[in-house]
Amino acid sequence: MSQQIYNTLTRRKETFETIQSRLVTMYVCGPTVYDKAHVGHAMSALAFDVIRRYLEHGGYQVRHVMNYTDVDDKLIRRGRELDVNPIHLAERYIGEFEKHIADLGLLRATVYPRATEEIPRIIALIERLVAKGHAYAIEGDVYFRVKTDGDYGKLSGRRLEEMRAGARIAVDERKEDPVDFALWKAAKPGEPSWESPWGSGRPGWHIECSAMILRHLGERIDIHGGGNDLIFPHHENEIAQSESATGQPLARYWAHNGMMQLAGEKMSKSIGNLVTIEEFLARHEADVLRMMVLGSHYRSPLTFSDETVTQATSALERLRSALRPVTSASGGADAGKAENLERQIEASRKRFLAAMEDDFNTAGALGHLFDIVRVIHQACEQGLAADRITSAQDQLRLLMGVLGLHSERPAAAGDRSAAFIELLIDMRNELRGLKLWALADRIRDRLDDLGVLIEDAREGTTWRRR
RNA sequence: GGCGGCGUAGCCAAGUGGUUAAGGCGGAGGUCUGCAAAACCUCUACUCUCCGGUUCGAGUCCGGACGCCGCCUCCA
Repeated sequence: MSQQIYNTLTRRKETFETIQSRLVTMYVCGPTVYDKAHVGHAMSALAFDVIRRYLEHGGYQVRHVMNYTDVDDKLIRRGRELDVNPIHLAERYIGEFEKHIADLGLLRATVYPRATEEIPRIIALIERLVAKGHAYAIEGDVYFRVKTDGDYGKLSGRRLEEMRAGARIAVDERKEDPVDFALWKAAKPGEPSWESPWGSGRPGWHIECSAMILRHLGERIDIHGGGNDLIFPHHENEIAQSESATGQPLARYWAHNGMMQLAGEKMSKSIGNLVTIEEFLARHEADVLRMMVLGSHYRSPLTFSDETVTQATSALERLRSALRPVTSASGGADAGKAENLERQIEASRKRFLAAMEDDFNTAGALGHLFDIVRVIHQACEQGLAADRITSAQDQLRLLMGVLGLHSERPAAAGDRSAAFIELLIDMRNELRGLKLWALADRIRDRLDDLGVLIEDAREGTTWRRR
C-alpha cells in the first residue's frame, strides 16, 4: 500500500505523490487573529499536525506554512470597538496562539507568515494579475475578474451562472460582475493602510495566502489544508488568483477538516457557541483534545460536549495504563507466550500503519493501539519477563508518539507534593499492617478527594494523579 | 433553491461487497483484593434510519423517502 489522501478537488481518495521526492510542501490556513482562538481552531491545527507527523514518520521532510491574517474588516471593527490599534490587537492574539501551539503539543510550522509582512509580495502578485487582464482597479479598489478564470468553481462545485442568479452578495455596482472579489481595498480614514500603485489601501482576504504560498513554498504545493468552511469562497478564490497568475495548478491535494460542533451546531465566533482553547486547557490536559480529534476522522464533524470530553479523558487514561512501570518480577512464563506477545504487537502495528495510510484514519489506528494495550496487560497478568513487556511498551509509546500523544501527563510545574503523598502512603501501609482498615481507608479517601489515586497491588502501593 | 457530507449499540466511533459488524466510554456479572482501585475474563448491535433495486452475496454499490449537518456572507 501507499499513502492515500482524500482530495476535495476530485472528491476521491488518491495516492499521495509529492512534487519533489521525499519533500512535502504543506500550507494550512490559520486563524484571523481578532479574538481568542477556540477549540475548533485547535481541532484544525491538531488534524494537520497529525498528518504532518505521520508523513514525517514515513520519511518525508515537511515544509509547513501556516499564516496569520492580521489585517481585515473584523480586526479593524474590533480595534475600533476596543479603541486599540488593530495591528496591536492582532499582535496580542498571535502571541496567545503561539502559546497554544506550544501548550497543545503542535509541531511548529516552518514559517508563520503574517499578512502585514507580505504586503510587497501581495502588491506584486496583484500587479501580475492586472497585467494579465485577470484583475482591474476601480477607485483604489482592485477586483479579480472571475470570468477570466475558465475553471472557476472547480473546488467547490459551483457554477458561475448559478452564483450570479442566486447572488446573496450585496451587489457593488462598480464591479464588472457581482462574483468578482476584492484583491485590494482602498483605505478609509483611520484604517491601517499601505501605499500601492492604486493608492493607499490594504489587501483583500484571499490574496495573502496566494502570495505567501508563492513566496514560502513556490508556485505549486503538495497539500493545501484548512477547515471545510474555507472551501468556498476562500480556497476557490485562492485557486483563481494563484493559477491565473502562474498558469499552474496551485495544490495537488486539497485537504479539509470537518467542523467542531457544539450543541449540534458548528462552533463559531459569529454564533458565539464556543469554548476557547484557554478555557479548555484550564480544565483539561492538551492530549484530551488530541484524543477527541484522533477519535473520529478528520474530515467528519466532531461533537464537543461534556460527555465526549470525559470519554476522551478515560480513553487516554486507558492508553497510558499499559505504560505504567512493570512491577511483576516473576519472569517465569514460557518463551511461547513472549513470542505470542511480539506477534500480536507486530500485527497491530501493521494495522495501525495501514489505517494511517488510508487517508489518516486515526480512529481506526487508535483502535489498534487499544489492542496493543490489552495484550500488554495480558502479558503482565501472565507474568511475562519484564524486559519483554518493556519492549512492547516501547512499541506502544512510539506509535502514540506518531499521533503526538504523550505517554504520561506532564507534571505540574513546581509541584512538590509527591514526597508528602509518599509519606502518607507509608503511614497508611503501616496502619494496614496493623489491620487498622478504617484509618487506612480514610487516608485513601481523603487523598482521592485531593485527586490522588491509591492502588494497592501485591508488589506494593502505587499512586497517580487523576 | 444550488453544492457537499452524514445517519452503525445507552454514548463516541472504525469498517477493502463475502467467515462470528473493530475499538473506546458507560453498564452488568466474575477473578484478584482486608475493602477498594487498576488489570484480566464473560456479557452488553442476528444487525447497520426506512423503502426499493443490482448481485450468488450489501452496513458497504444504485435509486427514492425521512432526518441531521456544513458551505453558498466573515469563519479552522
